Formats: sequence, structure tokens, C-alpha cells
Amino acid sequence: MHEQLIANIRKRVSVSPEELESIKHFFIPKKIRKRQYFLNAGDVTRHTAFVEKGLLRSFSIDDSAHEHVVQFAPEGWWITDMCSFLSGDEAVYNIEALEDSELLLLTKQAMDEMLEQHPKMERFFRLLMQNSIIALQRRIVGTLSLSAEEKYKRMMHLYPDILQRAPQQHIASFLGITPETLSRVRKQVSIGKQG
Amino acid sequence: MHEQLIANIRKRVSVSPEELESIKHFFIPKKIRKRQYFLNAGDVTRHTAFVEKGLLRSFSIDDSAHEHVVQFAPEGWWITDMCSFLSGDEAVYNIEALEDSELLLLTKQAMDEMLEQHPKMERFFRLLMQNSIIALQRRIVGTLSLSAEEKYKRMMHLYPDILQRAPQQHIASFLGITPETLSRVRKQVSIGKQG
DNA sequence: CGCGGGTTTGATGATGCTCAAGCCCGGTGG
DNA sequence: CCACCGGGCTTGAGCATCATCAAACCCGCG
Repeated sequence: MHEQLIANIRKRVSVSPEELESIKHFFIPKKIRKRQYFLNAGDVTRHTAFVEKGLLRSFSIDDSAHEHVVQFAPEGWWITDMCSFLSGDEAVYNIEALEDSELLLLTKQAMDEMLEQHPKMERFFRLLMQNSIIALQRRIVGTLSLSAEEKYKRMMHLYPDILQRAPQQHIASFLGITPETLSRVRKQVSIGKQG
Repeated sequence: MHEQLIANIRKRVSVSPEELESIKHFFIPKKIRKRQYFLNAGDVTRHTAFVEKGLLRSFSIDDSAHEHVVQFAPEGWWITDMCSFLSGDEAVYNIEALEDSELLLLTKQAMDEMLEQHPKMERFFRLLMQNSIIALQRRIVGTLSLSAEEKYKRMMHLYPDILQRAPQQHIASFLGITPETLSRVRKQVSIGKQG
């Protein structure tokens, strides 16, 4: 059940099979069912999660009780409230499974030990973070510069599978528009395709 | 001229004075004057820059020729087009000095060598990236959930000095609003304070 | 079969954008 | 030293986009 994780690591750093075997043991497998929460805002999380299978989302809830999706995490992605995980602060994000999912969990302690024993993994996580930053910066620019329809089309292009798998209300929240607007945009786009 | 850099490293990892001395030599000092461009979109950048002194901004230009500020980088911050720096792609961001500034530049090659010789720096950069991610995620949520006025007030709280130092048009661009709206919001907020 | 959540559709309205003009201030040249 | 540019900030009027509120619809599930 570590296939995705191993592929994910190998993609970025070269590690021997023995090392991989050792690395695997720092992770705790966990299954989580659709609709279950992996993390509630206000709690402190001890874990960062790698998604072997399934789909999760992290989101915050603002003062007007509106949800805002920070991230979708399908297979091969990592998800946590980083601030809570690293610093022991109260989490500001909720994390919910959108499908029955299989996770590989890493406690802070396990992570530190792993980095101690396998310095290569420092590099791995650095590369991982770099990619996240690039994606997050692009998302910000997109949020600032695009219309609702353009945002949707961009998502069709960047994450077509998530568009299929996640409920529209969450897609809308991720894009920063209302479900109503997303519905209208979809209609618009589908008509445009036919005509 | 490496005071900020050294403080920045020491804040995150413990390194001996000798190591620091060695680390310093991977950086190339460079001065850049107000209004000069450190990077033009379309070019490939060989450098990532640490700001010892001064202030820069990175921004993209969209199809409608509108600018969007991705980041401000005052003293103690890093700035580059990460994708271009790491992968040799054409940069999508421009980087401009908003004040006369002093930079410490790192080429990809120098960075790799430094990481090779000083594995601690892998950790340093990982921690740096983690902090960036936390900040970027917060910015996204803010962009999605806040009104123009709330965005401005948040910036007053988070980066009061940048609010002082950067022209309003760039602040507006950073917040995702027009200069006109920012002007009105400022008026609004200042009146609110008096009354 | 009927409930209920999610999506769609419609009508209305607010926030913030666009376009345009005026103002303020710092820099430049006479 | 002062007059004059010119860029950036401000102010105003009209408008577009998207949010809100409300109702109907659709479909899976109990």
C-alpha cells in the first residue's frame, strides 16, 4: 500500500530499496471514509498525510460561515495544516475526505527521525515545497487576474480529474466563486463548445 | 554586508562561524537601483536573490496588460522566479527594485554546491519554503474571503512597513483591487478611525 | 415513494471596475 | 527661484460582474 509514496519519492530523489524499506516504516497507514474529517479547525494535528488513494480537501471557514477550499489532495499529494503540524498551533483549516481514502501518516517526531536517518529526505521535502510554492503563486495570480469563466477553464486544464471527482460546491469554493456562478459558467462553457 | 543573511540563517539552523564564512562565499553581492529590473518575464534567470537592503516586487502581466504583484521582498526576504531558476524555463514574472537595494545572489550551481557541502542548508531552505507555503495559503484564503477594505486592513496588520514603502498602485495590485478602490478604502478607513 | 442535499434557474442588488477629469507634489529646466 | 511638466493619487458617474436570496428541479438513498 505504499506504491504512490514510493513513486513520489523516487521521482525526486534516488534512494536504494533498503532505504525505501526503512523510510516506509515511519508512516502509519490509515483509512478514512468519505465525509469523515481528518482534522477539525481548532484542534492541533500531530500528522501530515500522504494520500495513497482517494481525495481530500482542506478548507477554512470565515466569519460569515462561508467555506474556502485551500487545497484538494488526490492520490500522490500531501495534506495537513502545516502551521499546526510544525508549530503545534491550533489548526485553522479543516480537512475532510471527499472519497473513501487511504492515507500514510507521518508524525512530527517520525518526520524528524526520518530526516535524521535519511538526509536525502530533506532534499525530497524541499523539492516538494518548491513545487507547492510555484503552484500557489500561480493560483494567486489566477485568482487576481481571471474572470469566473476563465478560472473554471483553467481548472479544466490543470486539474480535469478533480473537476470530475469533487462536488461542484467545493470546486466553486476553490475557485473563489459561488456555486450559482459556477453552475452558470458551466452552462455557458458547454454551450460555447457546441456552437 | 551579509548581516541580514546571517541572521536569517541563524534563526533557522545552528551553524558554526566557520561554516557561515564558507556559506557567505557562495553569494554574489549586487547593488540595484530603484526602478531597475532584476528580471524580465521571458528571460531565464540564473539567480535567486536574498535582499540585504531595500525593497523589490515580483509581478506578472496578464493579457489585458494589467500587472499583478506576486510578492514584495524587503530586507531579509528571498525573491526569484522559482520555476525559471530551478528548471531553466522562461520566467513568467518580472522583478523590479522599488528602492535602491543590495542583493546577495545565488546561482543554481552555487546553491547545489552549497547544499552539497553544507547539508544543514537543505534544512534551512526547507524551513524557508514551509513558511512561504503557510503565508501563501493564508493569502489565498484572504483573497477569497475578504472585501477590499478587509484586505487592506489585514495588510496594515501584517505588513505595515511595506504599506509605507511601496507605491499605492502596487499595494492595490498585491491586494487584487484597483488603485481607485484602494484610494477610496483608505479614505474610508481613515475616517472610521477619527469618528 | 418521499425525503433531502446538491444543482440549476431567475430576479435583484451590491461591490468594485472602468473611464474621465481634476488635483497634488516632486523633479526639471529656464 | 519659480514655472511647468508628468506621474500618481483622488474623486465622480455609470456600469459589469458576480453575490444574494428564493424557488424549482433532479437524483440518489433510505
